[in-house]
Amino acid sequence: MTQNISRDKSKKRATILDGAIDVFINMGFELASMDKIAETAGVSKRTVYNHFGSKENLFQAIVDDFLAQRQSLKTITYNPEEYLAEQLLAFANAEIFLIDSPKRLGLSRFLTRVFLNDIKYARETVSKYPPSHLMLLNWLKEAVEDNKIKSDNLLLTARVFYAMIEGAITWPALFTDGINKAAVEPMISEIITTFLARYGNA
Amino acid sequence: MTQNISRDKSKKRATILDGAIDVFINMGFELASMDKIAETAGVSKRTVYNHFGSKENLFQAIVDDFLAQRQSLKTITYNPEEYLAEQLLAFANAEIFLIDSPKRLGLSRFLTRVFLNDIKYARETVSKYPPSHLMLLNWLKEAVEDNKIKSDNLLLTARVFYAMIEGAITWPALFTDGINKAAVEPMISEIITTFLARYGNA
DNA sequence: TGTAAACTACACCGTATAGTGTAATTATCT
DNA sequence: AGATAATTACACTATACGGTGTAGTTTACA
Repeated sequence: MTQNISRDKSKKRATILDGAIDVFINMGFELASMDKIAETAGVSKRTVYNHFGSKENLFQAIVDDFLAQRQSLKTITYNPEEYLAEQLLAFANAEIFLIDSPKRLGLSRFLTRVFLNDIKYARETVSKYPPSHLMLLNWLKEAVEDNKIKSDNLLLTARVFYAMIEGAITWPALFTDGINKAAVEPMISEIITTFLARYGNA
Repeated sequence: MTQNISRDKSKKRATILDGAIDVFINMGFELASMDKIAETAGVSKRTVYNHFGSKENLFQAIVDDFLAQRQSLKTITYNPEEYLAEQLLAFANAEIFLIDSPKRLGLSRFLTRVFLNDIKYARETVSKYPPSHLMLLNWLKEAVEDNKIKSDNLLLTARVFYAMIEGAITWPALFTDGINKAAVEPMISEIITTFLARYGNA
């Protein structure tokens, strides 16, 4: 009678994922060969296939891991004691965090590329996670009730805020060498000032 | 003595470019095969190579054409007689025009993908053309002199405006089915209101 | 230490692709 | 109509890649 003894595969799996991420980031999906991925991970190609079955599966595993991690953001809740500007800065910093390391930045670039390649896939994938504006929406609701923010269309207001953050910070970072914290500081400050000039209850 | 009579190649060239654009947009650079491009253009593969020499050259020709066309935007100049909101709307509409047809939208997506693939190439390519904020910068300068706009940092002010337009309109359009003019109208209006709430001289 | 799962090395297949060479055909200008 | 530039059809090369099969080696656990 043979027992079903199975060893821990999670370490090799992580090693493969790391190597694959590296290659995907630097070469893109199409030009990333499975041989190159195996070599970069320091693993035989056969092992890559034994773990993931196909290039598509390997890719999907990376995407799922990445988006799940992104989802686990620290929540920000309205605090009536704190300056609005301080709290809005926390929202901005949460966005910046997402592209603040070379790996996260690279993965963001890579995923953006893939999404632009297949809009339908992009929509389906993104829709599996709660919308990014949700947290700010809740925050705005409480701030309006507290008479600190004036807005008769919270969704529009939230979208204006994220438009500024993404248009001024996130997207430019993808096309340059990433975030220079000192350099973006005046821009963030200006964005928050602009936001409060429009929606702050003076 | 043979004369050097050469026929007009520009039409075939345009045909090839059209087909290539189509295939590049739908399959991306790597997966766009020269056979497929030739077939789509309704031209023999040999002719494609006779015209462009390589896939790289063909791609580069498309990029150059596209960016040169983009550059030939109608200029917008400051008009002291017209409402600021009206004039800012013209800037917004100029941005929207760039992604307003399926072909321009597709090319924008494709180019964005390529640029994300090679940041260095993106910088070099984009730097061959004058920065997109230049026109607004000149406009702002005159509006400040006319006491209609208040700003002690015109560049920052211009960047805030384009951050809102791009973050709320341009980028989202790339990930969806493009621009729905009626749907973006309230957002543009809100952006201009926000901009004037901060920088308008009440 | 024995044993089975996990891994490696490596050869191999089918297919796709960028690019070339060439002979025949078509279109254009005088 | 004649000359020739442009185009076509097509065969062909070299290479690369996703994926598989297998025999042997390493690793971890009882």
